[in-house]
Parts: sequence; C-alpha cells; structure tokens
Amino acid sequence: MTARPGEGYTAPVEDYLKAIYEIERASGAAANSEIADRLAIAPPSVSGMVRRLADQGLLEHERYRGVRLTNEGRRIALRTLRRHRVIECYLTRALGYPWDRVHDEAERLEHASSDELIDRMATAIGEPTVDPHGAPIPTREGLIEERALASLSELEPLTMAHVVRVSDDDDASRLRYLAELGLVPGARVMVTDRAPFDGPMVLRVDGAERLVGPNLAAMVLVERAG
Amino acid sequence: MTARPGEGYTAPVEDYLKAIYEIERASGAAANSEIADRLAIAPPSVSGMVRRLADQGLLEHERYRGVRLTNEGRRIALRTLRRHRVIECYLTRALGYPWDRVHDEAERLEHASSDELIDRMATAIGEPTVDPHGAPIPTREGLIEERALASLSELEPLTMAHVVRVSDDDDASRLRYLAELGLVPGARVMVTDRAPFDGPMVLRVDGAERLVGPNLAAMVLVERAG
DNA sequence: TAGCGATATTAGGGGCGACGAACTTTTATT
DNA sequence: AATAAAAGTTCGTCGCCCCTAATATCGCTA
Repeated sequence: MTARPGEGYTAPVEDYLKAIYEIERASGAAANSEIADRLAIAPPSVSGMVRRLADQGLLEHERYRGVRLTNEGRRIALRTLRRHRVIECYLTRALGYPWDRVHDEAERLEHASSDELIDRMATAIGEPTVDPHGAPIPTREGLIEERALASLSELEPLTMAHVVRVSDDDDASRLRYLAELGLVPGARVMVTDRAPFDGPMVLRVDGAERLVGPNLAAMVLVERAG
Repeated sequence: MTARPGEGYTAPVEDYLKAIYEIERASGAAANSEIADRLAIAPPSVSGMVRRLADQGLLEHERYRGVRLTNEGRRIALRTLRRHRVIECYLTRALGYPWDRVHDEAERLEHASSDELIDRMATAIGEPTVDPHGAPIPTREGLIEERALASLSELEPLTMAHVVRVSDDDDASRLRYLAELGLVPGARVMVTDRAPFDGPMVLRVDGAERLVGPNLAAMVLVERAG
C-alpha cells in the first residue's frame, strides 16, 4: 500500500508530516530528536527522511537547527489529521469502538482512505467538529480551530475548569484509566489539593474525589470555567 | 503502512496470495504470467516474489511449472478475501457507495483493517454472505462456499437462469453499464438469440430485451433455474 | 528430433525507508 | 574559555518490491 488515488504520498511521509505539524504547534520548530521520539524511529533515519521531504518542498530544514513545514507540507499534515480524526469519530459513533482503541485503527486507515470515504463517514455521523478525545477536526478546506489550552497539571488549585481534550497518542491503558476517573471531555474538574515537587494531585471530577499523578494530569487539557 | 496488528503480512504479499488463490481456483495452478497480468506487474518481479513467498512457506513452487498455495497461504488469501468483501458490503450498505466504486476502496482498506474492524462491520450489516457483486464471503474461520457457475456466454439459448455473480475486477465503467442493463445479482435472464463466431447475444433481462457483447457476457455468472 | 515461440528465470539496478557506527556541530557546564 | 554532553549528520548497509535486458527452459510443430 503505497499509493492512494489523488495525491500519492506514502504512509511514512504522511506520518512524518503529521508528527512535525504537532511538534511545531507545541514548540515552534520541530527538532530531529523529537520527531525520532514521536515516531519511534532512529535519529539517522529521520535525517534521511527530512532531506527527502525538504527536496520535495514539504518542509524547510536548517542544518542542526530543526525543521518547519511549508504550506504544502502543512496542507498534507492537516489533511491526514482530518482523516485520522474523522475515522476516530466514525469508529466510536457508528461502530461502537471504545475510545481507547480507535487511535491505532485510525493510524492505519488514515493512509488508505479516499477523500470520498472520509467525506461519507463525516456526513454519516453529522459532520463532527472534534474527535472522541476532544481534538478539533480540520475542515475539508484544511482549516483548524486550535484553542490554547492549559494542562490539568498547571491548573491553579480551587479553580473550576472543564476537560476539553485528552492526549491520545499515549497507550490505550492510560486512556482507559482516565475514563474510569471520569476525566473525559466535558467533565467538570477542580484541583482541591496538590502535593509539592510535582507530586500527586487531589481532584474533584464531576463531584467525585480523585487522585491523579503528574504524568496522567499532563495528558488532560482543560479550560477554566468562565 | 506495512505492518498490521496480529499477522504482519505486507500489502503486496496479501495481493499476490489473493490473486494466486483466484487463479488457482479457476485453472488448478497459477502460472507466473497470469499472476503478472492480474497484478499488472512485470514477470521477473513475480518470479522474485514467488521465491520469497515459497521461502516463507506460503506457497509451493515448481520451477517453470507454476505455483500452488500451501494451507497457510490459502488461509491468508481467504482472510484477505473476507476483508475485501466485507468492506465492499459495508461501503454499499452503510455508506451508500455505488457498487461500481467499492472495489478500489476495498482494495486499499483490506490491508489496513484489523480483524476487529472487519467483524464489527460484518455485524453492523447483519453478517452478509455475499458481496455486492455476488461473490461469497469467507467465514471468520476461513470457509468459503464456491458454487460452480456458468458464464452467461456459455448459457444455452432459451434456458431460464438467474444472475448470481458479476466479476468485479474489471473497470468500473463496465460494471455501471451492466447495472444499466439490469444484469445484477438476482436478475432473471434468458438468452433468446445469439450471433455466431462469438458475436453479440440477445437477452431477456427481467422481461426487457437487451443486447450484449461476448466480453461483457463473460463477466456475468449465472445459475440455471431449477 | 530440431528448432521456434512462448514462458520463466537470472542478472543487475533503483527508490524507499529503516538501521548502527562513527563523526561533527551545538549547547551546557565548570 | 575549555571541555563534556547532547543533538544532528554522514556513511555504509540491508530488506522490500519493483524494473529492463539477457538467458534458460518448455512444448509444440515441422
């Protein structure tokens, strides 16, 4: 499976661009090592691919400095992101997938689906705007509405907030655990207490008291209640 | 996209095995040139792949003689065939795809779908037993019910029959035309007249008179009415 | 049975996408 | 500023899957 109708980018290329898009959004420019980490690929392999992508005009590369998507590269990244998130939505809404298992499936299907399929899926479930983890879905035209969100681990104690989004690129078991705690998009949450030195935090989640460690808390993105 | 959870065969490998399965079913053993034709790949490439597949125990190869699937090879071929046909069904029944466009989409998705996804799709549309073109769907356990069917081009004049299946690996425009003629699975058909030297045939399709050439007629598989 | 055409294979090569080992550049530390 | 650590790159290699050109084998017909 290498070619897809229309625009023939390979699956690895789409994966790189998607990863770079997300790193860039968080850090401004994507470092080789971050790309390597995220894709679980050795750094030299990343150097090689980066060269190829730069040759194709999908990104700009400043030696030893990092990487930045071109408009074309960003377009493809957003298209892939849309595919991924529409698929995630469809799997949960139409096929009853649990939210902790949609990621891996979407990760493969996003490279094999035609635009028509994605559009039909989106239509079938009513043109969703966020995926099951709360991530916004780019439009067909490649527009995305990225809200600046605080992580739960940086939320001030006693401030009311609600969960907007949960990171979905970690492993499924964490997601399942977060769901058990009620930490899913839409939940109302408040930090009641917090141990020092990046210690565990005590939360109120929709009324129930919960205890959560810093690495899990970092996965949960919230918006302060207005 | 190279690996899938569970059993990691590549997309090309699955394509070869599927093609070989189908050729074998029609001709007993699969010749190199037939495989090459069907996959639109140069014959030497087929020789190379055949060697690899034989090394992996997926088929047996008698030099200059052709190829035969092992049980393991057949198992994978049937699994892929099941994927393909379940996907075709799902796309038509759940997403409103027209029957002439499901083949290409399924051809890509079959390599990217997990067993769970295929099962959920099959369940969602009521465990179908044939795909939109009338081809039987192997069960989860790899059993398939292949009926011996006559082609419309070999049907004796004035014999009542019904269309059971239509070949789907040709191009979409032919399929669309067949549908216009009413030559879809389930249709009642009779040859009323036939020009000699492999000429066009006159048909009655569900009461209407139709004219059809030999290459199209060969795509239509029928069963004589009992 | 000798030769010819069809079919299959070997030989050699290329792009992609990954790797480890060795080296260079940048950054942080003292 | 010297140097150690971290980050990035180059180099050589490999497996997969494809190609063309050249060669070998099969099977049929004369």
